[in-house]
Parts: sequence; structure tokens; C-alpha cells
Amino acid sequence: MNRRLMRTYLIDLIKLGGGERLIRAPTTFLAIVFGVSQQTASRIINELCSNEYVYKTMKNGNLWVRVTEKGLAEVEEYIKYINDAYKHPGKVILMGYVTKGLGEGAYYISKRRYQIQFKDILGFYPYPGTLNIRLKDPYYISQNRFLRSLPGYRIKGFRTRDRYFGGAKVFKATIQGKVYGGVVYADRSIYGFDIVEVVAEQYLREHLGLKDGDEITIEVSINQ
Amino acid sequence: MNRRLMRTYLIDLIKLGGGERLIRAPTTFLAIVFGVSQQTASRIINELCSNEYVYKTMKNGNLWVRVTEKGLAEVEEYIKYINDAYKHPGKVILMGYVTKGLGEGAYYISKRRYQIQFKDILGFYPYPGTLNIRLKDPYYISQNRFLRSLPGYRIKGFRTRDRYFGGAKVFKATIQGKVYGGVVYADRSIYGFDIVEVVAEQYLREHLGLKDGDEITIEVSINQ
DNA sequence: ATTACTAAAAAACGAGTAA
DNA sequence: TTTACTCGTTTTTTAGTAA
Repeated sequence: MNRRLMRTYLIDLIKLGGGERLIRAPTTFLAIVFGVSQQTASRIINELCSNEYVYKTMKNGNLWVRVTEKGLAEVEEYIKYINDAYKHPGKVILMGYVTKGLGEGAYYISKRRYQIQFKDILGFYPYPGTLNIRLKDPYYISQNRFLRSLPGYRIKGFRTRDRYFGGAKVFKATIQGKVYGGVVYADRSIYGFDIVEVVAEQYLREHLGLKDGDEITIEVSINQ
Repeated sequence: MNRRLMRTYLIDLIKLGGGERLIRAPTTFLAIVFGVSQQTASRIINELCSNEYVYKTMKNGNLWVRVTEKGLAEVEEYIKYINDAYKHPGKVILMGYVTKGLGEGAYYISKRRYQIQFKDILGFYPYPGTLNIRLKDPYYISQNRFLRSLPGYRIKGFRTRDRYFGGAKVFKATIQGKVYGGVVYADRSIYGFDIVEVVAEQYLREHLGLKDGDEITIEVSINQ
């Protein structure tokens, strides 16, 4: 079953009290609550069960169910997402700590063929260097994973006499609520989902007085 | 498409910023966000659109969408439901005002064949009469509609020499957080979804000092 | 009473593709 | 590039029913 649907059924079970204790839940009863047939209700519970979202047991011919910790976590994550959708529509908020990169950023960003494209997309020629941020916790890492799955604006790769310079995608962003810039994901990035690279017109470390380990917030625009 | 699913896609659109303004949303992009194919994303938007949850328009070959007021209301109702699921698991809260019924309640409740069944289910012989409550607003009416759709405990009808006394269903309830009782729905109820009938061992008007128009809260247990 | 299997019907999906 | 149609395939659903 669809994960989207599973969540909604879990919420229904929580409404019935199944988030805090074992509840008697005959499939005929669940059918009414879920708005499906008895057979489908039976199958839903079994699928939730095989995903370990729900614990079920039979007591003298009756089904009793309880949402597991995993199921509750699944719903809570979804509630977080909904809250975030209302709090930060059109944006992904990333928080982390300033960290040293491998220093390659400067070399790449300075390439004229990249500079022109950044100017087209972001409206400025970026400072030759990237600010690397190590994300704070798994929540922001998952947010980053979501962001990175989106297309963003395309930066095309190019070929010189010597070698090939790979493509990238970039998202418009605001750093510390003050500076306009971009978040860049190189197609062949050496970083995992815990690191993001930020570009801006200014040298951010100086402009914002940042040093390694300083906490930093980036508000990234989802839309194109 | 399933209403459950529609809501989740609406939330995704709100996350993208489509709850507050028209956003550019090519179906290829939505496909990534929704986790479906481009064709399915296209179909989802068209279905949301034909349900008037979403307004869509084409600007030079690109799809732009915005969640409508109806769509936002749909999601907000769902968020209310989720909050309620966490706040009042296993219960439906009904609020309303004490109101005069048609006085028939006393006649029915006093019938011995009903009394015995109430005793079996609720544990007491109810006072011969029902307290009628006019629900406060559409929210509680919809809660009542949900409750009434559930099976509850069955009260069987019976036949006397003269006539047939119809069946009913009853839910365990707490009135004003103090008195234990039940909410009764006669199968052939003369009331709509804006009225509920409450029974208890005591004469509630006297016991709780209630008069017509007084606000009253009932906490109804969903489970069986 | 229950739950849940089977089989047939209905709905949803995505590849290919037209416009 | 887009969107969205057709159509074959897969998935989901429910009626009937056994246990």
C-alpha cells in the first residue's frame, strides 16, 4: 500500500485510541471508520502490521490493534511536514554549522563558463568559493535530501581542451535572513546529504563574520 | 481519486507555496514532488482541479497552480482532525446547549425492555427521560455525524401487543466531565445531526442544575 | 460472531506519443 | 520544451464465502 495512505489510516487508528493502548477493532468496525469494505479493512490492518506500524492480536475471535512506536513516529514525521508546509511554504529551511570544505569550490566557481550561468540564474557573479555547511541533525538532512531531489535551476557542464567540468543545479537562497545567494549541488558531488554548499556575491565568512562551527540558517526557495 | 490521497497532494502543493500564490508547477516537477510519473502528476492536478481544490492555468506552455479556498478548507479540516486525534483519542467531544425535546424520551426510556438493555450496556437503569442538546456549531455537527456512523452498542427493538418499539444504538459518555451516562441514537430518530439525546441514572437537569440554553460538554467514547 | 481467502471487477499507473 | 491522450499492465477493491 501507498505510504501516503498508510499514514491516513494510522491517524484514524490513533483517533480510535489505538496510539496509546490496545483497542478492540473488528474489521467491520474499522471498515466504517476507514470508509472501505470489511475485506479491505482487514487487508489494511494486515499491511500496516507487516510494515510494523501496527501490532495486532486476536482475543476470542476479535481483532485488537495498537499503533507501534514505528507507526507513531511515521505519523509524527508527517505532522512535522504539515506544520512545515504551513510555516515555510515554498521554502526549505536548513540549519547547520560552518565547516571547512576541500577548497575545490573556489577553483570551480571561478570558471567563467560557470560564472555566466550563475549570473543568469541568481543575478550576480558569485564570489569564487563556497561556504560549506554541515547540517545540524537528521531532520535537516532529510530536508536536504528532499531539496536535492528537486530539479532546481540547471547549471550546464562544459568541456575545455583538458577536461570536462560537470553540471550542477542551484536553488535561490537567503543566508542568515540577510544575504541573497544560492545553494549548489554538483552533479558529481563529493559530499553526502549532510553537507550543503552555498554561494553568494560576497565572501560570506568575512561579510557575516563567520568562523568554523558557527551556527547558520539558510532559507532555500523551492520554486523555479 | 480517493479523498484521503487528494488531501496529501494538496498539502504537498501548500508546501510548494501554492496555498498563498500561483506557482509554476510543470508536471515533470510535480511528478518528483508527488513521487509519481509525469502522467500521473498531470492527472492528479486535473482531478484536484475538477474538484475545485486547485486552480490551474497555462502560461506560455507552463502549468501554474494555486490551491483554492475550498482546497485550503479541506486541508484545514484534516489538520483539525489530526489535532483532535492526538488530543482526544478514543473520544468524540460534543458541545452544545441544553434544549427542550418533544418529551417523548421519557415514555420510551421508561419501557422495561429498553431499561434492561441500558442496564446491560451502561450498568444502570436510566432516569426515564433524555436530556436534549443542540450542538454548538458545524464542527460539532460533523463530529456527531461521524459518531452516529459508528455501530456503538446495539439496543434491540421489540414488539408489544399494540405496536413496535424501534431499535437504537448507544455510546458511553461523560456529561460535563462529571456524570457517567450515554448518548442514544434511535434508529428512526426524529432529530437531525444537530441534536443529541443523553441518558443518565440521574435526572440531569436537576443533578447538574441545568436549564434551557446552558452550555454543556459531552465526552463520548468511540470504542466498544 | 469473527477474519481473510479467492476471483472478478474497478481503479490507478506509466510508457509511448501526439499536439 | 510543455501537457495530456490512449492503451496495456499493475494494483486495489469488493462480493462471495470458507473457516
